[in-house]
Amino acid sequence: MLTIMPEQRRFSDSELTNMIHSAGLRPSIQRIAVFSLVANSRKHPSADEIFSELTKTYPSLSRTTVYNSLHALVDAGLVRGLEIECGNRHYDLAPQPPHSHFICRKCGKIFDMTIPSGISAAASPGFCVDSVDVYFKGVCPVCSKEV
Amino acid sequence: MLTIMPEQRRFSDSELTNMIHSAGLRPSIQRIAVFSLVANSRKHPSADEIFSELTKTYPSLSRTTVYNSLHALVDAGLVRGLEIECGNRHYDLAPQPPHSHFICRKCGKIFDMTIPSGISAAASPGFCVDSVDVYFKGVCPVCSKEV
DNA sequence: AACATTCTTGGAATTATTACAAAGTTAGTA
DNA sequence: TACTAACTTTGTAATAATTCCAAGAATGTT
Repeated sequence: MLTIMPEQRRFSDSELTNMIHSAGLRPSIQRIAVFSLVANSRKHPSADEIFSELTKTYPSLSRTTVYNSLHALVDAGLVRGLEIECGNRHYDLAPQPPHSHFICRKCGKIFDMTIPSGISAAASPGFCVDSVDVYFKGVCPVCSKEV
Repeated sequence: MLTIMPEQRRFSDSELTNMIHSAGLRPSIQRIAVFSLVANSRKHPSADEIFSELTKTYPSLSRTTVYNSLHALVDAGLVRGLEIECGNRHYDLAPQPPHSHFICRKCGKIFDMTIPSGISAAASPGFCVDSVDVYFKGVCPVCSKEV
């Protein structure tokens, strides 16, 4: 049965800072801000959404910095890219229990969902599996109600 | 257990033509060529790969025509877009038994794999699921052997 | 054959992303 | 504190995939 994942707790800036530092990266203002948005907004934001949101607070922020930060965080294993919407990569906190994603084709919102059992454990003959992504597409409960 | 799907049979041009026609589309030379490449090459080609391949045979073919054809075929339910590699959509024959996809991060090849049973059937409270995509990433048997 | 519809074509426009080089910042060391 | 090296940010330019658009070509129907 596919259900919504329980909401994750928020991460304080000092926690995020520690995570970035432990990963061997400098916890710059920009990186913390980007990481915080990915980790604490449950929105699975795209690079552009992150940029738009953060320029409100940091007007001098460069788009390239957002991309740089995301790449660094992904390489460090702290953030994960979602390829659910081709040509518009979204980002999610990586250190989380396994879960799948549901994208609503009406409102575009992405939900964290449970992951069907039997998927992640699957071994394979000769294949070395690094990651598994499960994407559901359809209409979310809110949009289903609309006429 | 995750294994490679058995190879699908090839489709003749007249079969493809019928499928396109039944879908209410005109079976133009270009559409048949695009559809044939998606259905019969087991390569899960991207729009650019389709364009490169087909311009050998049809030098006047336009890139836009490839995109138009793919959109028409997707809308008709004959072809499915794979979002396995963000920013580079691949295409697969749609009328096939449910299966997942494995992409090798070394050679980029995409394999059709079995899909754990019970996934697509998964109902959900308030969510209306239209499609499920399962993407595995890792290293394929051939690339695993290389030093 | 005339006409309406559908399809193809090429070029321009958009959008997401990457490349690059210069300027700024930080950590470590003397 | 001053110095140095490594790392980061920034802005601009370049790519790459895709979409938009308008004109011409092909098709099906009467």
